Amino acid sequence: MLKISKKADYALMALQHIAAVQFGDVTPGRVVNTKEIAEEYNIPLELLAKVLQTLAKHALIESHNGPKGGYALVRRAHQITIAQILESIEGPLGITDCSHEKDGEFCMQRENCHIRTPLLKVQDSIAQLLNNMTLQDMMGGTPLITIQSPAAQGVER
Amino acid sequence: MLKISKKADYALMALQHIAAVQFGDVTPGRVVNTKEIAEEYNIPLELLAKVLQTLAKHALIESHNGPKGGYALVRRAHQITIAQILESIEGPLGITDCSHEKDGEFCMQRENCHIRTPLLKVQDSIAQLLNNMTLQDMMGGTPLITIQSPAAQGVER
DNA sequence: TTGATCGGAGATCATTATAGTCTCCGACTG
DNA sequence: CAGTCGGAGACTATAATGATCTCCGATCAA
Repeated sequence: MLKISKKADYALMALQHIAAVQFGDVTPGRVVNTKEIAEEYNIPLELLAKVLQTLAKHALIESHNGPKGGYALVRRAHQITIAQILESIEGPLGITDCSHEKDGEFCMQRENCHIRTPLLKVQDSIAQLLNNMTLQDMMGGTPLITIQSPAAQGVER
Repeated sequence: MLKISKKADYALMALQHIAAVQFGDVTPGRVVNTKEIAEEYNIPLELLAKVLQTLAKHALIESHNGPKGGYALVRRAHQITIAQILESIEGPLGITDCSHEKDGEFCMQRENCHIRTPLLKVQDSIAQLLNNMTLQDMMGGTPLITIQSPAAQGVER
């Protein structure tokens, strides 16, 4: 339950990879093309392409056309929250259907629903969690801020 | 994104209702039948029946057959966590496919995946959140009876 | 003791979301 | 100006979800 989609998964992997290349020691500033990421992580190329296009539309990355083209981060890793990434791909966070009810539409249970308010609080807590975590926290080396763990041992690289 | 299913929604509503009836002032100890809940919250009767059957299988409620039958909580509201309810309906919490990988199955990205560890930490945080919240926290201190519509109170007792 | 009322269980169906594919186009670089 | 890149849309297959239908067994009260 509460699973995030494969596309969102791919987005996280791709951004982590781009950040690692772009701000790493080996080839700083280099743009990364779709094929490189797809091969590195065994992601279907054309699906990943869609994901990256979506991320570009949401201004998390910028695209460079032509040979030697590819994608680059617009902001630095610590300025990109996990919430922003996930919402770019999956739309706004909402654990219930009524989370984003527009004026005029109401769920059938609305009038009598006693669980809406507490559920919205749960949602807020999750939102906070995802907003306080950034791509930087996915890079390894840096422990996650909102979560205390004995040893947030680094993801290698 | 991260939406919980309608069935899980229905489960929460139903349990909240049962708890309100069972531990409320008006008819304490009374069992609640499926039809009553379905009508109160505009939930499809037979779908709700499935949900309640599932909850009974997971020993969150117990069933009483025959006329005047229905469901009753097994434990008190503060002893039932939201996590238990949601997991009864939707299965174990897992924000990624690899959250519950059994021995022998590996995702295609596994060897090279840098986001697994941080994502599992996010998952742990959410799990903590849901484990620390109980059905009692959904009761809002306000007994259902005071909100119930006159019509709904007409249900035979 | 028997019939109406309840839950138990299974199959079934429609709709939607997801995951993945295919094709064509336009932009850029060398 | 050719090859390499992203942009965009349609398209398909499969799975999950939400909902329905049918038949069964248990129970209680008239």
